[in-house]
Amino acid sequence: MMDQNILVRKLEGYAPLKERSKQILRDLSERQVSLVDAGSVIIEDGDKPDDICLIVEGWAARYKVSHEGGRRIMAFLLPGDFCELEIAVLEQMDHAIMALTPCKVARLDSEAVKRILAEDPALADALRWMTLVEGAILRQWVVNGRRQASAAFAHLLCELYIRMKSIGLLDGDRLLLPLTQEELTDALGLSTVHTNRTLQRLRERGLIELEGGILAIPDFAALADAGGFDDNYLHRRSSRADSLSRPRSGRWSAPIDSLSSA
Amino acid sequence: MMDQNILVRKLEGYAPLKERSKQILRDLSERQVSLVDAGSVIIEDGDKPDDICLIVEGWAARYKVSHEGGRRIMAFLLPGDFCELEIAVLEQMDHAIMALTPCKVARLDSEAVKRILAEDPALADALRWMTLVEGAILRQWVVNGRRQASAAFAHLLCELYIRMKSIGLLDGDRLLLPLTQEELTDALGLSTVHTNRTLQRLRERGLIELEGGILAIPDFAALADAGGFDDNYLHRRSSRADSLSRPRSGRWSAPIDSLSSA
DNA sequence: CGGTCCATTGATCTGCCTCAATTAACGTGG
DNA sequence: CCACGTTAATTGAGGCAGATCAATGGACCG
Repeated sequence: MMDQNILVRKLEGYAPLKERSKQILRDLSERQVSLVDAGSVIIEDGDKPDDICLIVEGWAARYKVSHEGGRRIMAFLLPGDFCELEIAVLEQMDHAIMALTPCKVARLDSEAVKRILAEDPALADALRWMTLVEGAILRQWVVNGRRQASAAFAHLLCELYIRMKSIGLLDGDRLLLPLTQEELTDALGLSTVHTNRTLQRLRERGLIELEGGILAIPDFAALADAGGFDDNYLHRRSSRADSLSRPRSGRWSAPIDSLSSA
Repeated sequence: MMDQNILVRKLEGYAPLKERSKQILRDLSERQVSLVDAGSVIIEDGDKPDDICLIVEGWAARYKVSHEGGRRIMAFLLPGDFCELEIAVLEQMDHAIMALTPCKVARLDSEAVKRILAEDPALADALRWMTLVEGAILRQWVVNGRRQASAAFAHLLCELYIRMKSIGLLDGDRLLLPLTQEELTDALGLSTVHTNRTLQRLRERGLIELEGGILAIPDFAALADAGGFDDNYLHRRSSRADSLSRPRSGRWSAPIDSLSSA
């Protein structure tokens, strides 16, 4: 059921695609793939990249170095996410993107993408959907910014769980969470100390298990409740069909070590 | 130099438009205009509006009612801003929009807009630019969320100042800021008490004057410095040309009471 | 004149930060 | 095989920014 190609998988979270559209996506995203080291900057702040970067494998983050000097993460990029789909319109990036793990990155020709958007309206809609969902996630982060640390943390984990789920990177109730507490700290806007303590409290409450980069969520409904999480803002096709309150167990396509090779 | 039509004015912040494009925008945005009371909800959370709302006059806000019950404002909409340009792609709104002042709202036919986007690439780019800038503002709000109250406050005022400036609604160093402290509170994620105290400190420091809904910024550079504000994320055409550190005095088209009739 | 909305102030409390160590895991070179 | 450096997680203690609770004052209005 799940396609091999990550971009196809991601976009089918919006609507089923015609075989022809899928083929276009495969052609587009499977050439020009490069490997990027963990910690290296994929796009610098102020740059104007020529082509469009797609994360094929691994985790990356949008961030800014704030006035006070700290790094502030504004978004996590998972496989299937674009770095800057529409950067062509702007003169320069207003933030940077860094690989948090080793990443496979595909560079798409921006002219080719433009052509496709004009020729395949269904695909154009699907890509627009991706952009809109990104905006929705951002709005949710704004809301999250001023919540209790534990709620914000729980919410973030719920978001990542659902996003990983919709690209088929869940293994039962577990997923690879290759983030250090410092990276979580920069995303949550806390101090490392408090991130650590909050994490421990979530653990003690039995809401999560996190060890060796593997996050398990034994009771998603409970975590969602703790984080005030409602997945409607992710605008998934299956939002209504799925009963989020009772996540099905069992394997979800890719096994947990699907990333470990990256 | 500044066009009468607010949408034209707004979009020319990206690039000059052909007369033909301007005419299209005028035709599109000057019919179907309605008046909305302050405090009334323009679009409900969960709705799927049929046509596209454009704020022609007045202030509005995107907000969510968070899990804890508080209203969280995620964006201020100024004249020339759309409520939901691309909502057609999604099934429903994931947040609501409320008029903060009496507003003039134009409803654009979404089919007509779609047609225009296909036919006038320059216009399509300009509209895409608007959407991208909105995303950039959102990212900046995420960054701002975890700053000292005074810095976040100063930054917000800088943002509003520049945005008002680029649609020609500045009067020298003054602008209409028709927000109650409670609304600022919901945008900054503080308590009303602390918003008030922070505001007072900004006043004492001589960074702003705010009275009767009129905000004056005697020394923009100083306020920008206090807020760690850099306008590059607003991606204005004139970003480089303007010397932000020394805002020119004198009238900027619309007089200060241009809104008072709304 | 009372009601409502908004700004303001005082006092107390707390979630989170900061500073400062300690421990564990891992790799690397001698 | 061990000493050492590095990076990440963890713990303790004290301090502060901002929350909360509770009033008060002013402006506007019917």
